[in-house]
Amino acid sequence: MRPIGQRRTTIKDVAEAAEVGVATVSRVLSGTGSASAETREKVLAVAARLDYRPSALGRNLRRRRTGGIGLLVPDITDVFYGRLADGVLSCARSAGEPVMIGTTGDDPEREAHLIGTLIEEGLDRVIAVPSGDGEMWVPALRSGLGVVFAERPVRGAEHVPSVVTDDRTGVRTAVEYLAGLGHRRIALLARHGQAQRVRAFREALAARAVPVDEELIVHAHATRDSAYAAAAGLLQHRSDITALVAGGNLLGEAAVLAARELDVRVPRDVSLIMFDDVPWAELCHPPLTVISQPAQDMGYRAAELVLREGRRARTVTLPTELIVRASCGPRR
Amino acid sequence: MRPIGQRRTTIKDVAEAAEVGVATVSRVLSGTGSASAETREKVLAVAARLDYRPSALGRNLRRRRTGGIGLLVPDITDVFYGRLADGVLSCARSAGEPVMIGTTGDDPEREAHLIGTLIEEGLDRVIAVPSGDGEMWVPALRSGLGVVFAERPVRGAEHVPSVVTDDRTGVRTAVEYLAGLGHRRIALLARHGQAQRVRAFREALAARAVPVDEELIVHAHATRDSAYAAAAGLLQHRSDITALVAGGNLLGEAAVLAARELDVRVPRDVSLIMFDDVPWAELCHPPLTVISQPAQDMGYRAAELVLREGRRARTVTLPTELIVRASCGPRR
DNA sequence: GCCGGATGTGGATACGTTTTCATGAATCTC
DNA sequence: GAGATTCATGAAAACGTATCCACATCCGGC
Repeated sequence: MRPIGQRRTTIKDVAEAAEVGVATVSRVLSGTGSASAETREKVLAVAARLDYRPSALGRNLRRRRTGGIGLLVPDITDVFYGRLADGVLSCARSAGEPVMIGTTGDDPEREAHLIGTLIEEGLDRVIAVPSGDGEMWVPALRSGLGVVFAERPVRGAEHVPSVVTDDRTGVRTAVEYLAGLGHRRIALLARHGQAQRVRAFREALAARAVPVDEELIVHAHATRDSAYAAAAGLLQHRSDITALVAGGNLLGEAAVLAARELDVRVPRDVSLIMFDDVPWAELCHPPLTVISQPAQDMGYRAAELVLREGRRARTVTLPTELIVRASCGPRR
Repeated sequence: MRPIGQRRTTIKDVAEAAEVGVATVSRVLSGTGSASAETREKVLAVAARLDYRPSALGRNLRRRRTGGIGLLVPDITDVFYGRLADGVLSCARSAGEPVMIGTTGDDPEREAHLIGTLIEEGLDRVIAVPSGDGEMWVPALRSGLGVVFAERPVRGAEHVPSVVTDDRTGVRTAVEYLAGLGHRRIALLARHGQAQRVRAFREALAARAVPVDEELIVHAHATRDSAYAAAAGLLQHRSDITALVAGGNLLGEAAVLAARELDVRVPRDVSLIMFDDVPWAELCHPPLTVISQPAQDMGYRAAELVLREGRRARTVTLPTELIVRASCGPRR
């Protein structure tokens, strides 16, 4: 496809033009090893004149690894993961590393397939939001792949560095806030895999001496349809609830939609708190009270972690923040 | 980092174990060339037994190109580009191609830098939402890079395949709809670079014999701050407008926010139409009437185009759709 | 029975880089 | 001043694959 004779200029061309060996050119350009000032200058001048750019292909093969980092998220359409990806890209850019991205759709099988592709490509550093129980990571981890988990911890992989939000505190803050307003029948809308938040939810209720009604803990898959079905089912079937915690912006969206559809008024009939401070939370009617999660930071920190490959495994827990708007009121 | 002795199994290992030459293994596995049924079977069996995965590194170097496609978008945080990326990823996945992503921040310089990185990595197929006037693409195009532009056409690069929305019709539909409601002082909030939409806006007004007030065409950069400043300035300074078209979801968000801040009621005081049918448009108060753009399709089609490298350059124009909700009313 | 073509096969080469190693020169040490 | 140490340098060897080419074999046709 490339015009004939338009061959890329290689290190060999530079070496010949500068009348030195290829090894010298490589050393000068990569900054490793020693070279006399005179030689260095000559090589740099020639390289600039020929507009030489070292080919990552050759380098990668030689080093037996591709530079750059792999990024696996469930759904790039979800603003939360969009921000997370943005954080990763931001850090990767300042480190000069390219990023290869893939979406898992929260499907462990698809995720396993993507891991295979990444390994095939020679990627050896990956940031992933693991789906399922994360068991498909075991062989990859054993083979020496540098992995950092984001958003969700993986049980039994505590030796793998992770960046997560402080779910426990976040959920407790939400529950305490609602309980403080007098609510006792509080429901939780959770995504499959948010076991941590469910556990924290139970604990927070128990701490307030509110009996846990298991029927008020509803699970959904990470799709709009599933989320809507769960929210609608809950609001329809249990009209006695007075408050609702949505474990993510997709679930919150579904809750708002379902409430509107069923003519359940927020916050008069039911108070609503959502995880994720997405832009539309403020535009919504009423503006949504949220538990904000630092998605972008999460991505940035994960990228930092995966790039410092020498360090010890460390789990970073980022704080959440309650942002009060207008979707919660006193118990009716 | 990889455990010692844990060397990857290479094509050579397979060849030895199957008692054939490496060339034969390569032929069998890549499906090219001829091989006897017996040999083929043996090779496949051995490859499976050894869990052999061909290294993309070696292949890429040999082929002098990296498989996979590069994707350059202004801001992955913007739902529109999130969807576009999702479309690209979807098509790329079914073609088995990895995707390397980068965000330009709408900065031509940053974009040029990213192009350089992509070329260095050996990528030879790129989908890009070009920023600025797209002049930094000239050398890349000349060097034989397979480029497809998405969302925005580049003037003077009509020979480059592109996938865009039918801006002209979209804008006209919006203006006609508003004019039909009796509005004559219609403002346009546009991002820098949306010259096409601005032109279409002027034409649509002219077609309705509405004089064009240049002051009602306001430009903003692709950031929340800039969008808000533009929207607030417009609403504050020109309280005589009765309708507003926002050229993107960021601008629409800013318009809603600014209107709320300035106590301008929608649609009573001013009618609002936004480009992009994002999920929150329905959750907003009032629900926003929008010109929907098929962002995901756009990404998918762009990926298709960039993968069929034999074809002629072709510009695909995708239709828009007016979705009427509740943010427009008759002229007050 | 000989020849032309098709078919299967493996050795060898090239892709562009980094890194090791040997060599020679220069500088230092006592 | 001789030996030891540092330094600059380039030739050569990988890295793992795809492909060119030569060779051998087989087959059908005359």
